[in-house]
Amino acid sequence: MNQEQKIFKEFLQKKGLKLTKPRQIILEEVFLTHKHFNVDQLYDQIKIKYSNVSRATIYRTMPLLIEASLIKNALRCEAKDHYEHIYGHERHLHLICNKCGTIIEAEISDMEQLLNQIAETKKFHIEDYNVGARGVCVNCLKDGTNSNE
Amino acid sequence: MNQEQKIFKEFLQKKGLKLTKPRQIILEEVFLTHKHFNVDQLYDQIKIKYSNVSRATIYRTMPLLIEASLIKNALRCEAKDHYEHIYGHERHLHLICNKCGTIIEAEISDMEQLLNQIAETKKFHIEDYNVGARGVCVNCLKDGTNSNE
DNA sequence: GGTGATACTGAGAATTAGTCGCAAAATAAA
DNA sequence: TTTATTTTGCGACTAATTCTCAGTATCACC
Repeated sequence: MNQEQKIFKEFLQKKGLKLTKPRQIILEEVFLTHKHFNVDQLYDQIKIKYSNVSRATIYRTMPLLIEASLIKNALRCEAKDHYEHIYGHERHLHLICNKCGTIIEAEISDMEQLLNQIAETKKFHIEDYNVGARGVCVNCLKDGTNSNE
Repeated sequence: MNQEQKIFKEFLQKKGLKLTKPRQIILEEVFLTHKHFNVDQLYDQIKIKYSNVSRATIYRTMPLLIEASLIKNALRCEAKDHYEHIYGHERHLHLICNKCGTIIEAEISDMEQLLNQIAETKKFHIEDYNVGARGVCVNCLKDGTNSNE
């Protein structure tokens, strides 16, 4: 059992919940890819490999993974929530291209200190944060064509 | 006619559109409050004061106001998009309390330079950005009670 | 290995923010 | 006023997410 599984199992046990097969499958699949994902993509991936885990179960598992600090709700794109794992990963910034929809990730580096400084002035305790920017990516800047529309 | 109206009217004219009464009402109401809002709240406010502007019209007007750089889609809370006006306002950071749902605004100060530096390394051109943090606000930190649940 | 209490699941119904189509109404120019 | 065009409100629609519920798995305890 790997680290994520341990963490998740402990978390569940503390809440009197169980690490069932569907939950294991979801967890495994979530940590298999290193990019953000939405429930639909996850559902499709799982459907290919394993028998079936219903969408409802996936939707129900996301908040658990979030509460266990394994993943976070990172951004919203095309009217869908997108998640990404936190565990074992640096936080990063999302640059979303308004033309082609590409999502570029960039390091956040000093952002965190800055945010904490700001929060301190409001006596706010930050647990999680998101930084997202929208604009135009290199490709779209270059050729001016909209690869999307 | 105030500045916002001028800007909006010019913007609309450039696109061959008109500053109609519903659009005026929406614009006015949007700039009346200095906090973020969602379509529902806007709809309710308008319904109290004026006869009626349909939800559809409000939904249709938001993208126009955004394109005119008068407002922006600032954050998502309780599964709803929230907007805020940009015109005449500094950009700011949103601190959303996970316990009571309060949204605190804070100055962003040096954030913008930092973001642009980062974007540059990816040759990305930023048009808009959002910074949001979640955590616990002073009040909830203090008394430990959930003023929300 | 049964048994009972409880948690979990899948399927599909329900909900809800947001969009769309359309016929009627407003607009603005001629 | 006429005409061409844009808008509007209404209600139907879409799609993501949540909920319900009846059946199933799990696990502690016998």
